[in-house]
Amino acid sequence: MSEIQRPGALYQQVAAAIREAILSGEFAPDSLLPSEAQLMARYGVSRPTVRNAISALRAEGLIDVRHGKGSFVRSSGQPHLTIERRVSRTAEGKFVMPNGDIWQEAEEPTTYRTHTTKDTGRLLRLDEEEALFGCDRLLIDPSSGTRAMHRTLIPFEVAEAVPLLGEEPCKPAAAIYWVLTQAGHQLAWTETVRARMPLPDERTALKLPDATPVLHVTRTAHGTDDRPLFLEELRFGADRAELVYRITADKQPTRRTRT
Amino acid sequence: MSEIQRPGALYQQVAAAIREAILSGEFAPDSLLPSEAQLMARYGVSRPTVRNAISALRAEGLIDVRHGKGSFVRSSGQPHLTIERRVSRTAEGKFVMPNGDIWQEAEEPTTYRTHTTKDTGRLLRLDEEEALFGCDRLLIDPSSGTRAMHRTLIPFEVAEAVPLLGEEPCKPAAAIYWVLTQAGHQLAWTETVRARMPLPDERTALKLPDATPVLHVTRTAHGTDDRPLFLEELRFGADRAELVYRITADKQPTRRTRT
DNA sequence: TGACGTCACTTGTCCTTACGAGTTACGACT
DNA sequence: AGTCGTAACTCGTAAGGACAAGTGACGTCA
Repeated sequence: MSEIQRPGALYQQVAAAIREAILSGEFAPDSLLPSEAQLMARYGVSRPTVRNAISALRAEGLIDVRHGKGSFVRSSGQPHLTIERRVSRTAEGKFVMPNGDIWQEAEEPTTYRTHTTKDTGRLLRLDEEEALFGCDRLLIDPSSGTRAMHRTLIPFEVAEAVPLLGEEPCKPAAAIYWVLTQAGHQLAWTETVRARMPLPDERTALKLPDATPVLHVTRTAHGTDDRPLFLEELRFGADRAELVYRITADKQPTRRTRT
Repeated sequence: MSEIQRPGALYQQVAAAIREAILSGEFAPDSLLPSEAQLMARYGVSRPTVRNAISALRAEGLIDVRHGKGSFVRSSGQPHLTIERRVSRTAEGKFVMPNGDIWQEAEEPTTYRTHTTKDTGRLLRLDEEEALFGCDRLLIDPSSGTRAMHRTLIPFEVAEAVPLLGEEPCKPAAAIYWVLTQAGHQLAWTETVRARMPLPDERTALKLPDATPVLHVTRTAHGTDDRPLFLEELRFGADRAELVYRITADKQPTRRTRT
């Protein structure tokens, strides 16, 4: 029966009241919220209004609703999995990835041929409609249950110029780095990080809950002449994992070419 | 009048039909979608059903709805602003940030004192409830209109141990790096990247559209003994900006302490 | 005891109706 | 010609009703 009439629309007042109750600790994380019927009585509003308020809190990622059970306060736990983006080399010069061993393949990799899009073309510094080898993987970290979509793209011209690369875009990235090094390239990498809401296929493939963005990391490997040779993409739900980078200071403030 | 009856709920079928029409190009980016009344007629459903479908597409970030005007296909343009996360030093050893000059302060910085939370405590490797100096800024990049929330946190014990640091958490990060270097520290940085849906205050402060996640970057500066000295946070809408990192290979695969 | 059906609870879907509020264009009045 | 009001469109909010579907507990029956 707590009366409400502060700002804006009714359902926003209800949403604000519930939000405060959650943040103030009246409703603990993982606990069950009052049912829609109870909220109707508590705030003296109709069911559509209550559902509208709940839907707003859902979009904020504050609560999870389960059909037949009720609404639960989402436990705002930090991501469990830490993905370190680093490239290391052993004494023999082989490449080692910090997270190379945690992932398992959930299904068979898919290889295919495509063309550069506006997006990948920009990052590879190629025109549109350039031919590419591609390989898609669906990865799982069994210990945390985190799922991720992985993709590698190799331009035709690079694959042709580098002997061992062949038509095998599904090799692990470390192996591809090695082959490129053997071909005389000294590698450096550029990584671009973006976040957005998942597309429907990503929502299902990654088993994402409501209001969960995807982190989209794109790494390009540059060769000796600073030209991009190879593109690697990783997409995963931002609720499960976070990215970590180690940075050291550049000696001189180099100016890179503008993208 | 296009009949629909494939999968699941009616409103999902309607949403899927509109989604396809958008992705197939029938509705171009920035163009006006049919009004709710027209969609009701087109699919033979009631207004709540149409609105439910539209609300789903809105949550996916596919469309923008403007009161009194209609629904518009969101132009899926890539982020305009590229934020390079790098630390460079001039010949004299001063620190230079790649994006140090693009930001302007939208309002007066706020200084305050707080304590470590579970989150910042973990990153600074301090217990909870340790005292901190803090400074919050609201930044704007005038050329792109991008807004960002910036925060610096300095533990009391660090501020006391380093003479010039004083109670001035609002100095630019580069200046703080410099003071720490003068105090004998050799700095390295760790950056953590996360994404999540904005809180209500972030939505308004950053002027975020619907279904726009925030990218949340946290940088800690480590001193000579590898202990975190200083924390810097940047939050911004993922629709406007992207992060870029430059990576070079480590010589030996160093094992860092676990967080 | 075990299996299963029922019931009472939950949220999900869908409809109808009504009015409020922002936007735009047109036309009448000054 | 310029101003302003109104009308007709848009989406936003709120209420009511009805039934479907998932969940869990309880009780009955074999």
